[in-house]
Amino acid sequence: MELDAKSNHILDAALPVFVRHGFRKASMADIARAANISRASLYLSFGSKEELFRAGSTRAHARTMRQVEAALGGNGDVFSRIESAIAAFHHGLIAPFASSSDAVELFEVNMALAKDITLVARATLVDLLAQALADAEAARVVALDRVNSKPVDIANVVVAAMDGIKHAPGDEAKLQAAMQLFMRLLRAAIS
Amino acid sequence: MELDAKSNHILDAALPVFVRHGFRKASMADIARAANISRASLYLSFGSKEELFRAGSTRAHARTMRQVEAALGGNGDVFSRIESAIAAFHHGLIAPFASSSDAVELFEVNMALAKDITLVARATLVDLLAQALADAEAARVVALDRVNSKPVDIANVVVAAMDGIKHAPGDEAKLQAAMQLFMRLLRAAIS
DNA sequence: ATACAAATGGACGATTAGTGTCTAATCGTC
DNA sequence: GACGATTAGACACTAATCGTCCATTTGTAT
Repeated sequence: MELDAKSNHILDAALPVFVRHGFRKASMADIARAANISRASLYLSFGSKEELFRAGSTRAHARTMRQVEAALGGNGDVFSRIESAIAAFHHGLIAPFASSSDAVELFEVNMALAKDITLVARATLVDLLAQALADAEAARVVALDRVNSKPVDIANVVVAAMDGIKHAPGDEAKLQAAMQLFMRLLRAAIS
Repeated sequence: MELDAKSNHILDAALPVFVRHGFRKASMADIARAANISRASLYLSFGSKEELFRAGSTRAHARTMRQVEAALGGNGDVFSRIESAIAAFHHGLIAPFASSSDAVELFEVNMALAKDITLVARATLVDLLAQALADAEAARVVALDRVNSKPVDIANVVVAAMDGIKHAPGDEAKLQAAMQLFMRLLRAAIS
């Protein structure tokens, strides 16, 4: 699933159109105009509006998971690396749409058109977090037996917390603060 | 042309919908939803989308002209009062739409549906400015003969400058700075 | 409880906008 | 000029929106 330069250019242009108008009200004409190409040649790159959206979701997920892996492979202790990974996930797949007044529709459409990719990415995130925690446990950096759980359990809770926090009311700053508080709790619990 | 509470409520709700989607893509269903009423009862207040838009434009112009008159009747010298009046005009009738990506469409639709109101307001603005300048001249505060012109000429130039400056590229701050510079020029020229 | 007005959901035909497809014409590059 | 890429424009089809209508519900006053 590699994209040529033109397709990438189109997806770059399409994102803000979807963010502004939502899926239903974003027309192929709008997207073509934003990409400075004709509607005809838009259909040369993507066979349908749904295919285009799916390609955008796929690209965003691929990019984001690369960022997540980089964050987990970076410097710092397990907790700060996990925090960075969560931040990368949020920044790549949630924040861009949070500002949209059609965010709900966009997430629904995404689940309708790219459910597989979305769920795989979510599962991969959990796996990666679990792996990082398992490594830390092996290195005696964390003690998961203190909470009587396995790495994958903790990973699931972390992701679920991120999910819950993102749905809670409040602006971007409050959200980040809540996530950091959660990470401090985690650190205190299993360090 | 008095509006009841419900109509005012609807127009309040409709404005951000028009700003976000433009006229064409803003549906009556969108507006009804924003106003928390049914589409059916939206049509009880306004017979059509065009009538609703026109009512909104009319209300905005009426409110703004009241602000303009208040500014010209306020404290300070002629120049600062004129500056306030221009700012009120801009704040009431231009700034709310400047942020919209469909600003061009909205201004076009406004000229199609509420041209009369818009042109009368513009003419009234010129008249009010000319009146203020004439008063200042009578009080020997300004000397229009220095530029060999009549109050109405100056007023027209001020409004035209505002128009031109608003169409120039740059953000809100640059625009305000440009207008203030223009006012300093005027002050220097006819004080 | 009854009467009345206001508001609603739902359906309607008519109209418009959008989708996806196709072709002939144009553009840019070799 | 030849070539592939891109385009405008038209096409049939579908979906969305408009403006209208009415039966029903909701709220309020009596």
